[in-house]
Amino acid sequence: MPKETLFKIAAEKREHLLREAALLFAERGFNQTDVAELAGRAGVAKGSIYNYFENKEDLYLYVCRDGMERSRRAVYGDMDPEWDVYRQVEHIFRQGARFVLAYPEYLILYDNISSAGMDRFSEQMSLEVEKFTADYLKRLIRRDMELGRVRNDVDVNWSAFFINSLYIIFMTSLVSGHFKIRMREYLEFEGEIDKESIEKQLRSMAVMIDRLLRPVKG
Amino acid sequence: MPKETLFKIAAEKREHLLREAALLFAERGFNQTDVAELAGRAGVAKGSIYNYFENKEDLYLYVCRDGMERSRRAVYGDMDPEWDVYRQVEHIFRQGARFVLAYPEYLILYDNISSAGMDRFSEQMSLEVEKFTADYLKRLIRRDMELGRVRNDVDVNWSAFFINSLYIIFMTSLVSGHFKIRMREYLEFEGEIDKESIEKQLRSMAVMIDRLLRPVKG
Amino acid sequence: MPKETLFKIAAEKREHLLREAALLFAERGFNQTDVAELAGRAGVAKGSIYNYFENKEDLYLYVCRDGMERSRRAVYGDMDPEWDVYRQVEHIFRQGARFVLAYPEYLILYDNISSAGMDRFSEQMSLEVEKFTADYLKRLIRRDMELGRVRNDVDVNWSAFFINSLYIIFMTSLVSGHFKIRMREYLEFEGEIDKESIEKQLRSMAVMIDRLLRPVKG
Amino acid sequence: MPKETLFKIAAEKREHLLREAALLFAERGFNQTDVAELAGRAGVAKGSIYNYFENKEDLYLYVCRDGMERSRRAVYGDMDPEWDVYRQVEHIFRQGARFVLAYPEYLILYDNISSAGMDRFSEQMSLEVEKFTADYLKRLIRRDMELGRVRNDVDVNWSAFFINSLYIIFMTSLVSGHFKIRMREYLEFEGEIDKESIEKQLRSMAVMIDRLLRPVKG
DNA sequence: GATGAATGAGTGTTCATTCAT
DNA sequence: TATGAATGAACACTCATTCAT
Repeated sequence: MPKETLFKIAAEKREHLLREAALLFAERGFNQTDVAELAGRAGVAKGSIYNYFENKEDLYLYVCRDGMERSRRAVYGDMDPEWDVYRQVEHIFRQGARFVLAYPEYLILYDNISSAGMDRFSEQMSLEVEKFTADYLKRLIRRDMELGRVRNDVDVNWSAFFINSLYIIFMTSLVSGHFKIRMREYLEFEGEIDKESIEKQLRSMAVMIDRLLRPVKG
Repeated sequence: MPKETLFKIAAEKREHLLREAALLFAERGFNQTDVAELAGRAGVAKGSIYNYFENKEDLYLYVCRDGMERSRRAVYGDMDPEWDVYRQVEHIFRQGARFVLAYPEYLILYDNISSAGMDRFSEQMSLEVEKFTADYLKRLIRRDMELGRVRNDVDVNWSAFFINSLYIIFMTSLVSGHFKIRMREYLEFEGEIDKESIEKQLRSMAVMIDRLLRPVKG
Repeated sequence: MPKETLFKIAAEKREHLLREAALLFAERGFNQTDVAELAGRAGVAKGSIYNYFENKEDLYLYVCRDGMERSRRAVYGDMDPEWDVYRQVEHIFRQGARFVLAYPEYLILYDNISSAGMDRFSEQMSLEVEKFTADYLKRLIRRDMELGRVRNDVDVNWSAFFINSLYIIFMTSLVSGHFKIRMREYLEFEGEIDKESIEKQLRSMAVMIDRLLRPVKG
Repeated sequence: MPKETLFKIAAEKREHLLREAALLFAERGFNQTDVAELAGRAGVAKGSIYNYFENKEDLYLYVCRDGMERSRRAVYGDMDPEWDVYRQVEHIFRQGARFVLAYPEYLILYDNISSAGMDRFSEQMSLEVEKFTADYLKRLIRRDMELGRVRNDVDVNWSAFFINSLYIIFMTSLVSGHFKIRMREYLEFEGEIDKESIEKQLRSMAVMIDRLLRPVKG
């Protein structure tokens, strides 16, 4: 937990620190990030970091949580709760892609919670990070199932899990070095992925979700 | 590249070293693994590690590649190439799950190639790791498309990508601290996942793959 | 180049560090000097050394340059530029001997620039170290040649070279283990050289320089 | 002291080892020379080095002594003992320069006995290395003094010391990185020293020695 | 006698954290 | 509250020497 001091400093200073921390942690990983270098980039004294946070781990957790919060705002911020699950999920994917391309560091931080030797972070963050989306998707599917927009023989939990899995793999493929190479190898293109390909993928995933949930006509 | 010395020592000694290295790297991650501790666990002198490998990075790469090789043998080892894509993919998932539960360290090492600050490893390994599966799946789908077992309006590349994505997410959910918590949260169970749940998931995924590829009767 | 921090600490602390470094480097040589031991002797933490200098090499270079500076001040500090070349050179030798007996470590550091495997130091320091004396001696000889105090058929450059060579050999004979043994063997005395012998040698060298430069009467 | 084994191996093998050792020790210095690398260059197994010598230090001492022996043979080998001191000294300088340009490694090894941290070598070698030349020069000067070729008011010991000092400084200026830079700075030439400059220097030194020893006519 | 794998003490450098100013 | 000098544990890698084959 950050110290009170963090909230007594100028908002821009805090923002700058959190941004630089996110960028550096995402670039290097937790262990390879040097607090001194971070302080330098953020334009604060090394000692000040320890006035704001208990230690490096506390800072890391706060930066991650802050990032998850930013991501959630970007993805769910202007969502219309009236939309059906298909439209809402499409919105989630589209906004997610937009956010992830603008701020890849936050998805990298998310991915990193699951990397080797990060179990102590996972124990503190995983549940709180996943709960929101899990609950949201499940409630949405259940609501639309009652409204007849979703076939009533699907497993709500598994469907939510499946949708979120697609989300994670797709978004990660946009930011992680390894997963970019992997996607290029599977989809046989070169260089950075373009808007059009992203669009095509979004449609493919929408099709899969449709096949999973959409009641069969007739 | 390992030094020649590695291949001159007793096979059991080499095997023991590689196993301990895989376990420790998977537990701690590359950077947090102490070469001295690794040597201790493997029952060799620290200096001997440097008789076998150029440096820690060289060792890590070799352990990863060795792990990918083991994984491949376990998953594709007793595959019958005559089987149709559905049966082969089911075999892959089932053998994969079995391997991953027995030797979770190798999947953790795979996952780790994509974590923050591991770009230099990714550049060296990602392509060679992904190529085999990508080629295999694409060839399989294409063959069965020609045989009329797969609908001919699907995108072969994307389908392979989709199947492998399911594989990764599912396997990772069996081993990663974070993804285990996530899966529990979505699927609402507690403790370690049991055989039955795994079975259920395998079936759910088979259904998705069926919906993706199977020609519609009529 | 030392870091700024070096110049922010207490002057006595810096002086103590530089002195101990000079003593230890002179005792052991660059490669055999352990940074940890040096830090211990200087009464600072090992890590602090790296707050002051980029690395061990940076420290070594600074200590050497600092030593050359001290030597120069001791030798040329209270020189009267009006004196003729004979008196100035005598002054240089006499002050040099005094300095070298009080602070042998700096001459040892100078000698060490030319030892095996020190080429990278030599490339950085040799010219800057030699230039001052070379210029000084040449200017002095040339001036006195114009004043008729030096015969006008001598080679100015070679004379300066010769005088400095005598200086180096003589001073080194006062401090280096090998050259002390050598001098004892040639001059047939035992134990440490005494004031009187030094005096005698200074006179012998003055005679050689006289024979080299002094215009022949007639 | 080398082990007997050294003298049981083929002469060319021994010669090759000693040559490579001289080259490598001269290039790197004693401490920075890796026994494994040396063995590799010499084409023998690392363990064999320890069949020939007690340890690295024993090897070093032997290589140095061997080098001094080679140097002595080259310089004094075809000397005519009837020549007067002027001719013999000129021969020494000329042959020395020739040897030093062909095999700079041996002079570098000699110079290195006097570098920092080499005292334990100096204690073992300095006297035996210097004694020969010191005795030779003194005997020669004394003989010629009796023959009236050398003025009888000079100090024999100091004269020998002076002549050998010139020798050391001049030869070292031909091989040491630092002393080459120093000589270039004093004598104002660029690049490697040429035959003609060497010749000129030899003459200058001969002049100094003449002025020191030659009886004044009239 | 030749070999080279095994050993482990040693060393330069890093970096999270503390604390006096 | 801000600063940055001080600290020392940690860690990758080296290398002289030994010894079983």
